[in-house]
Order: sequence, then C-alpha cells, then structure tokens
Amino acid sequence: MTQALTINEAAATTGWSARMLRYVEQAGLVAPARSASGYRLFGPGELQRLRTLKELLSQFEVSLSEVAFAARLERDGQLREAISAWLAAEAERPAEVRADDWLRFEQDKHERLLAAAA
Amino acid sequence: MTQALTINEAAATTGWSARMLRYVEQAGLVAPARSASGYRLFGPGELQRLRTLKELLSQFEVSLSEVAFAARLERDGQLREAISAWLAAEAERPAEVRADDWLRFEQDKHERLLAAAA
DNA sequence: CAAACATTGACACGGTTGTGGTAAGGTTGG
DNA sequence: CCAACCTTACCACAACCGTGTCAATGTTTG
Repeated sequence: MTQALTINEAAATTGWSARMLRYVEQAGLVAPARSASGYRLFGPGELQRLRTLKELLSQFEVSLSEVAFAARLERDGQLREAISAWLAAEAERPAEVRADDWLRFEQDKHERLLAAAA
Repeated sequence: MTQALTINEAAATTGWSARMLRYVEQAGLVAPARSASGYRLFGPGELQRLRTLKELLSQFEVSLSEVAFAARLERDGQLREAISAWLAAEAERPAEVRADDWLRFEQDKHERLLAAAA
C-alpha cells in the first residue's frame, strides 16, 4: 500500500530538485526514512509535505530557513517565550512619539532637498 | 527636557554600535523618535529594549533577522497559521512505514512507476 | 557485469545578513 | 564661525542561504 520513492522520483513529483530535497532534509523540515543501504525513501506523506512546503514558501514569501526557525520556535518554548515577551514590550510604545513629527520631518526634508537641488 | 539620547550616546549605554542601531531600526525592531531635524532620539524604554535585545540574541543564539521574522509572525496571523499548520502535519508521522516493508516496496516501485509512466 | 541510480563531500556563485568604514552634507552649541 | 555631532548613501567583507554541479564511491538490477 504505502509506496516510497527514491530521491529523483520524489524530485520529479514534488518539483524540488534532488539537491534541494537533501538540503531541506538537512534543514530539518523533512526526515525521509532510509533503506538499509542508506537510500532516502519518501513516502506519500512526505511527498505531500514537500509540495505543501513549496506552496508555503512562494505564497508567503517565506524562506526555508525562516520556516526552520518557526519549527525551532515551536520546539523551544523558552525561546518562544523570551522572544514573545520582548516583542510584547515593543507594542507598549509610549504615545509621546508623535507620528506627526516624523511625517512632518519627511516632508520638510523633501523640501530642503528640493531647495538644495535647485 | 526629555532625557532622550542621540545615537552615539545610545550606543555607549547599550553596547550596540551606532551603525548597528541604525541597522536594528531598519530591521523594524526599534523605532526611535526623531527630532525636528531628523536626529534619532532614544528614550529610556528604547535603551532598555536594546539592551534586552542584545541579551536575547546572545543567550539564545538567535539572529536579528530571526527576531524580525518572529515579529512578522506575530503581526501576520495568516502566515502564522499557515506555517503552524504545516509544522503540525509534520508531527503526524505514521510509524506504519516499517523497515520490513522496504524490500517489498523497492520491488514494487519500478513496476508502479513504469505503469504510471505508460 | 555494466548501466543507472544513490550517497556524501566539495567547489562555485549570486544574494542576504551583520558589521565596519568613508564621504558629503545638515545641525548644534560654545 | 567652527568643532563635534547627526543624517543618508555608498563600498567592503566575512559568513551564511539557496542552488547547481561534479567527483568518488556504494547499490540495485536488467
């Protein structure tokens, strides 16, 4: 029932190159089984996963290493907590930083630059 | 009046270089206010944030861009969902793929592929 | 056995990250 | 006014990411 493909076959049906399949594995995003002699064996689940991953990357403009980092985040709760806490502190942005100032500055700068160029 | 530091002062008290403070800002991880003439003004909160960030990076061996990505994840729920879903599917690794089966699969494989290609 | 395919390891190469510089020019303050 | 500071915009450079390719070597199979 469950058929497993070797790397080039998997490459053919997933759109990844064989090289990239090895790379993706090294990134820890898939873990194909191995035959007794060391050949990678991609099962249907893995193949689907690889196709989905490809879609994920292109649809969201996300990189492989970013997905790998997300995986690390899910694994390491401590890290997730630390980062999450740090980011939360960011949201607490004191309102005294008036956005208007910045805009005004940008406008002013533009005028200054234009004046300088003239 | 407002005890806000300019970039080199901020660099001195946070341990970042002025260059890196600009870089970190560009990465979207801090947003110092600006004086009317465009000088960055780092308030106490920002300074603390910068120190904490430095600690975060070294303690967890995390890169600046990874933290930036985490920020993106928090901002973009859709992306977070998509990645989270993909990762969840990974955990669902059926152990039914047993070593004994490989032999048989290897034998069947060729026939299946040939049949499929025909 | 020989052809076809797999494995690891390495070289290569353009693109990004992290970091330091330098230059050209505005701002500040004594 | 002048020195010291700030700004942006570049050049540089090592280290890594994503990819291809090639070599040396083991495996499967007609």
